[in-house]
Amino acid sequence: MDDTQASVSPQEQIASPRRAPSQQRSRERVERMLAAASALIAEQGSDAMRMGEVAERAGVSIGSLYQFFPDKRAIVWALAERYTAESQACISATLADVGDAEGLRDAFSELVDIYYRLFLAEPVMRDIWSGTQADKALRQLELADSRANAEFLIAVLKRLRPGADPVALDTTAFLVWQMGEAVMRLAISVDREEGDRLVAAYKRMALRELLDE
Amino acid sequence: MDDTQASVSPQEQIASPRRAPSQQRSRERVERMLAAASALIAEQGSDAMRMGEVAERAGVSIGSLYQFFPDKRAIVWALAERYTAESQACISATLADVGDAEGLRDAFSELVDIYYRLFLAEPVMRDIWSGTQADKALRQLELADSRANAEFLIAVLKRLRPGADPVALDTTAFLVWQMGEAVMRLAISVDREEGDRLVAAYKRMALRELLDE
DNA sequence: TGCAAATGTGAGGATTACTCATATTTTAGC
DNA sequence: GCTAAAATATGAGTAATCCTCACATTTGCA
Repeated sequence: MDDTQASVSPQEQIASPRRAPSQQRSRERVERMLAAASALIAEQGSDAMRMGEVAERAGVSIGSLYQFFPDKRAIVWALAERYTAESQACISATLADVGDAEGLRDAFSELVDIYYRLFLAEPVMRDIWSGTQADKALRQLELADSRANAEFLIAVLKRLRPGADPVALDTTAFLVWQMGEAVMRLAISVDREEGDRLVAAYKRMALRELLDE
Repeated sequence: MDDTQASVSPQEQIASPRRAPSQQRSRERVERMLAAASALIAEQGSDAMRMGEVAERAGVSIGSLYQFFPDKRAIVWALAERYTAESQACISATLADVGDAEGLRDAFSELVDIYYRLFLAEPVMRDIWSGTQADKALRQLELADSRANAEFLIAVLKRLRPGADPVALDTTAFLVWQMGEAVMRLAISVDREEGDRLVAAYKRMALRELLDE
């Protein structure tokens, strides 16, 4: 109840579906709810999304919505999880078999491009990534995801530079990763031309940090 | 009735005080409102801040609050403006008379430290910086502020490297600056020890970019 | 078939940002 | 000092919206 800001109690976290849909019927309806939410977020943003409207578009009652999602955030988070799962698979695959500096350069460059395109194309992802920045609990969850993603990069670095200080590598890779996310958010907030320049500059900067150090 | 919005751009605007307090009495009351809001934000965050509570703490009626602030965001933004004005003065002063690379290194390092300490110490600033990330209009305003701040850094770079491509300098400095803000947000979201490491790593990375290129 | 569990419903409770008709105080012109 | 206009103050009321809950219906299964 009283979320005093500094401490993040594990208790008041984000809820997963209040109840897992076990029957075919409800599984389909939950899908419709998520699809409706996704469409509404794409149109107006998650903040303007109304629970009543989600229910209406999904063709279910407001009560059914709350049967499976404890609150509004849970819907947004459920959508976000799909993107993060997909992303994580992509990141893992791209970085998995990097064996040398040149390979890292290519893989990282490709990842940045993929992410940038994804951000430009997916309004839902943009919205979610902005929205989670404000909500403390969501931010913590997203931070955990980001850390998990950065781990793939850390693994590559440790492979390429076995002698280096592990803590320093951790810090560098996590920083580079987080800055990548920040650059994406920034790039889609400015006009396309400047966004492209910023992403390119980030790529150069990040690679210098990852390869040269 | 007095919509002084003759030049409203297509994007929705944040309102300044709905009406400027012209009398001594109201000026004092507006101060009390801002102080109350600041205290409440520090305690619970701006999201949990209730307009009724602000009014009560300030010892004014809810109607008086809305006499001077058109909506909740306006109060948050009024508080944010004080910080940004202060910050800008500090940034300008620190970077104004940088004449060589060594000077830039010292000045930049000092700025980062100042900002980091400020973020650690000022719950209101932390809250505002997180909160504005979600709100489109607030984010645009903050982006404008950030650009203005980055200009000081750009000016220094142009002084130190007269021959360089101005657009590239712009991009680099703006990127470095934005990443600094992102690092601050990140650093206060993790434990202190990791935050310190991340800020130090950022400082090293940023200086390398600003000096070596 | 019958019963318990799962699912579905939507009117209504609760909260809260914000309005507005009205009352009071201050300023300014004389 | 007097008075009208402007500025300021008030708080009950409005509207929007998240979410609950008591009850209805459907499904899985012994």
